[in-house]
Amino acid sequence: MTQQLRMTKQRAAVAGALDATDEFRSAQQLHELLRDRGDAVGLATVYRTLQSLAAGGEVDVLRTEDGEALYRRCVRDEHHHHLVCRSCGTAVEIDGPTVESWAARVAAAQGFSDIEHTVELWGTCAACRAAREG
Amino acid sequence: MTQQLRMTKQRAAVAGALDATDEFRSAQQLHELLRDRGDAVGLATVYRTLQSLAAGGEVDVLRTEDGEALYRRCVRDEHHHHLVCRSCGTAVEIDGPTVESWAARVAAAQGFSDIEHTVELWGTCAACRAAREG
DNA sequence: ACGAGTCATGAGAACGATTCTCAGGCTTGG
DNA sequence: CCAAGCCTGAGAATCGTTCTCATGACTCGT
Repeated sequence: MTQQLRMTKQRAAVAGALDATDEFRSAQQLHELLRDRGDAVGLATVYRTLQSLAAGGEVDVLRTEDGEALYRRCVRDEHHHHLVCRSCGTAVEIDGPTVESWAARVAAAQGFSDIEHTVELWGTCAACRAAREG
Repeated sequence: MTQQLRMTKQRAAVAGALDATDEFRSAQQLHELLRDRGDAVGLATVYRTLQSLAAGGEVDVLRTEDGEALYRRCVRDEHHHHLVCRSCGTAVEIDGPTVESWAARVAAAQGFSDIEHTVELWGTCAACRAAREG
């Protein structure tokens, strides 16, 4: 069912870069990171890989306030949300308080179907705050 | 304090277009809509106007799954969330169940500050569903 | 190991949304 | 009515992301 994906060194490199951090990273950041690391991978490939990983639920994706996509390999498989640092991307996986049932209920009441929800918290982590305030 | 904004016919047109609908609309959609209506306004101006309206809290903004910005003039002034139709943009304003306090609590527990949250529900409205299923 | 058939890669072009530039137009305070 | 300055609009410029296509790398059957 799951289409066969060849394991190439590029895919391994991207996956490795993701595994190496807890922070949400953009495709371009990962691209640079891999280049600096010596495992240069084409930008297009980074995008493609992230896309397939996301499609397979292997990585979580979210959008910055200005629309940029950020990726992160999460520990949990089950659905969850995040508390993300706006400046460094550090993220903590959190539970949404009964968001699911609430979402379903509200949606049904309005006649909507195929419901999905987005719940993310953005903030400044302690480290970044300290760095900023000096 | 709030810098003086001149009331020009373009600004009025954009605001008017927003007032005329309940649906979330992209800058480009509004631009076309105004052109068709006869109140042609430059695309750049539409973007600028939406930007200032959003900054002033006069309109709500949210991002499509693929990063496009959608705008809507909401009825409520207080903070609220939305149940939005993926295909037509129709939206219903809804209350988030104690999201605020939950967000603050979780954030504090993790040492984060300057918290903001994003809570949106996406679905297919009854009309669009009917149209799709025939 | 050899070759065919495929999927993957990468450089650069193409895209779509949004922002910037700048010369000329409109508003507003006085 | 005038001056000073915000506004506007067309087009160029950005930026993130996707597409194109020639070339490279896997896999499998033999």
